[in-house]
Amino acid sequence: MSMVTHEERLRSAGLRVTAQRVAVLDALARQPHAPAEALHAGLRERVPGIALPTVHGIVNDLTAAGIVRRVSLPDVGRALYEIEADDNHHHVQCVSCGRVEDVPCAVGAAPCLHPSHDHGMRVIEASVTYRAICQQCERNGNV
Amino acid sequence: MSMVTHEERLRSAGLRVTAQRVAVLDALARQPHAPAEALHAGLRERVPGIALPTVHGIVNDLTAAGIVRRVSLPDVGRALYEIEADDNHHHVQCVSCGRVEDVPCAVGAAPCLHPSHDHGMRVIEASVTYRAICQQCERNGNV
DNA sequence: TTAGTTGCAAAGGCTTTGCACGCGC
DNA sequence: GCGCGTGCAAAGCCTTTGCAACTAA
Repeated sequence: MSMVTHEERLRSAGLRVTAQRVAVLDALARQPHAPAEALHAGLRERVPGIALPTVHGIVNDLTAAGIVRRVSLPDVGRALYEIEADDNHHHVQCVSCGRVEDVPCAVGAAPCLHPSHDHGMRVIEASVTYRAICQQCERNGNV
Repeated sequence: MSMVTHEERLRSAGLRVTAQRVAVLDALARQPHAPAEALHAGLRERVPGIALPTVHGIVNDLTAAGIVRRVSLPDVGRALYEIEADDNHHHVQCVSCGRVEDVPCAVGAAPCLHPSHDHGMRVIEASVTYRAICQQCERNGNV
């Protein structure tokens, strides 16, 4: 998959390489669409002393550096994070269990929709969220 | 515009008609994409005693009843509300000043994208957020 | 009358702030 | 050694909860 190590990503963004930042990136690679709390939990083995506010600080720095993307979905009251991938993908979200999966853009690398009325704004990117029911929830009758 | 009064909307949803609910709907008609706090501020003249938690309760009830839609946008740390319109529109958001405008769906009334990989989920709806720079911000050099 | 609503204080959940200490470069 | 990063307590912001008082039907 990734030819580029976490360390290289950090260096080329001008950020110092610390155990905490590398561990956050590792956790993100393992669990995409994770909230800060889940990353924190997945980290505590590797970096025992780390505190939740530190994880928030790190994901903020990484987001500002363009290494990480913050995803905010309807009815999810907290930010989810994923490693920035440059593949213009979007998200499907089960309205029942909340599971989130990636959806490659239907058209290509460019934003896959063109607004018919852009109110004079110059569009930078489009993000699409599909709200859906996953098979398990449908089978279990969780509508 | 609206042939249907707020009162009628409430009644047909099986909700009691109260001054507070009508005032919230009025405020929403005046200011679309407003957070609960702004609705509360816009209401205090008309319904002096109303408290912010009450506004939250009302928009929640109206959202559950399908009269109001909750909109959650990237980098907006709180929910915005608008009157449910059944016109399948989406949103453009200026990344600089935060202004939000409606965007009619580019393709039609149906969700305008078909996920190439739906992970076995049955898609209910698609919501699209365009991130953009508005003319004012671009002129003022607020990139 | 009475079940649905409201007022509002208090609590809850996520995130940011602040500053002393620590460590990458 | 210099500064950027981290640890973590405390604060901040938005939203929900809980319950007594109220009111639409």
